[in-house]
Amino acid sequence: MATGRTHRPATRSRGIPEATVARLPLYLRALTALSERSVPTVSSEELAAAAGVNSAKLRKDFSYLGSYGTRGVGYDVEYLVYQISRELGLTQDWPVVIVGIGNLGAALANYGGFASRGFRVAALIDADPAMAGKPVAGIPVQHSDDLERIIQDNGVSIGVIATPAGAAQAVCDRLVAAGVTSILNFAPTVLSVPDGVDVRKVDLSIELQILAFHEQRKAGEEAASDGGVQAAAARRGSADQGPDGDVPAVMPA
Amino acid sequence: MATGRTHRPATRSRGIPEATVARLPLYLRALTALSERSVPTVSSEELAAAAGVNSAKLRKDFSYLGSYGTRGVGYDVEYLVYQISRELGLTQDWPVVIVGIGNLGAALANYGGFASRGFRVAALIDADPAMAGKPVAGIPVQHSDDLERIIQDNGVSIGVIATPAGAAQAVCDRLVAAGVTSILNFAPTVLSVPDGVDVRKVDLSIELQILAFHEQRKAGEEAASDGGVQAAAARRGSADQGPDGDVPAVMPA
DNA sequence: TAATGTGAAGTTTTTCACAGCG
DNA sequence: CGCTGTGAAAAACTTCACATTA
Repeated sequence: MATGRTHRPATRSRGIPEATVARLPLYLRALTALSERSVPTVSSEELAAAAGVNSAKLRKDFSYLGSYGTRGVGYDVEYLVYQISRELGLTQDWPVVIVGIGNLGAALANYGGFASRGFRVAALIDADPAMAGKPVAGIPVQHSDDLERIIQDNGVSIGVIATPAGAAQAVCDRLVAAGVTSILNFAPTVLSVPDGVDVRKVDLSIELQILAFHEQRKAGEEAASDGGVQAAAARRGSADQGPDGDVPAVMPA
Repeated sequence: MATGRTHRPATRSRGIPEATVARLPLYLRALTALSERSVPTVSSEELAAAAGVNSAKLRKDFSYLGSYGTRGVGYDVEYLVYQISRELGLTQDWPVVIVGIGNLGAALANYGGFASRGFRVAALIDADPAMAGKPVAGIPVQHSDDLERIIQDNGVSIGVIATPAGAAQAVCDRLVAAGVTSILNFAPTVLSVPDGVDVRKVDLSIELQILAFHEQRKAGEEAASDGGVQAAAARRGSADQGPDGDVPAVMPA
């Protein structure tokens, strides 16, 4: 499988860095919380703390969007909420379909944050005929035979795959063929898609494995000699809560 | 409640870059599939394709683990499965607790991939007394009053938070105080934890917003230069997961 | 010969530190 | 003065290209 990539060494000057895009939702959430508390302005320092990043990074991120702050004061919360929403494309409505209404699919359908900001669950789709018509989160499940029609009728461009791994690629192919160009994949599989289609994956198992790696490292540090791995878990009472500050603690080797 | 630091420890762990660690589970999954098909060896090119990355990156990643390949041949599948498993700390058993047994928590408890590799659901915990004793995925739910005891009795060091956002920080604090040092957070909140505690977050809403950003960009381009997306959707390409490639990006400023 | 392993080059992301503005 | 906005430096990550070796 030769991956015939056409990577142009693009010198993008007007594009927002991907790393920044990935943080905008974080800022937006923090800003929304401030907005709800009727906080009028916020400094980069405060907002950064609320979003869990450092302030230099936040300011740099915002600099890609434009100059929306006021020196000596900070950022206008409402204005920034609007600017980021617009940048993320959340000022419009995105109909979404969820395919695979098992435990996870149902959880996603019920997830409130879904609807809250620009996203609307347009349809729930499952391959099990027994599910058809059954309402989940107030939305009747439709059979996957009608997938293409559902996509087209609702003008869906974002699909969520919550099927078993074995079905994911086939579902993905049908979604893409029907016009979906962004996919959020919860199935533990690498999806193959044409250029121009975005795939993001959410994978519980991978996240746990990454945690396990770091966990193991901690254990190894604590019990340097013998193989008592569980000792680390049992030990460690209330963890060392260092004084605050944004200084990255560098562990000596 | 101002517990302490929140940032990811950029501390490189025993020389293996964080980005590499994040890909090891991907390789491991692809290798496991090969192993099940009794494939004895695999080249970096083949394995990279299966994992959805390019081969140079894969080889570089493996070079941090050691020299486990054979020039002119490739990698021994079984051996590599073992080495990566060991590196990730999956040769031992990790008891995990899930806190918050709503739709999502139940879905996680039922998730097969959980148990499959090193992770064992040691307990399910919920704040609702009505849930107590009720079995989910064959495991009786326990009340959160007993959280500390459960953590300690089971030597749990990894906790999964699937509670509503409002409860997440409090649950997190209790988990950490009880000895948990790694947290997988599904609640849409930034958790504050002491140094030495790892937090990874899985956030549906953020992923969707990132997709919306790219989707919006595609729409803008299509309008500017006719049906480019159609052509792209028609032909099958390679898996390009994560951030999208380079798009010319001509946004009216 | 075929494919690994890796210095070096290239790119992206983060951090620093301070000029400049309200 | 306080805080933003941003060049510049540093760090992290990716890709290239090829010497090396089974």
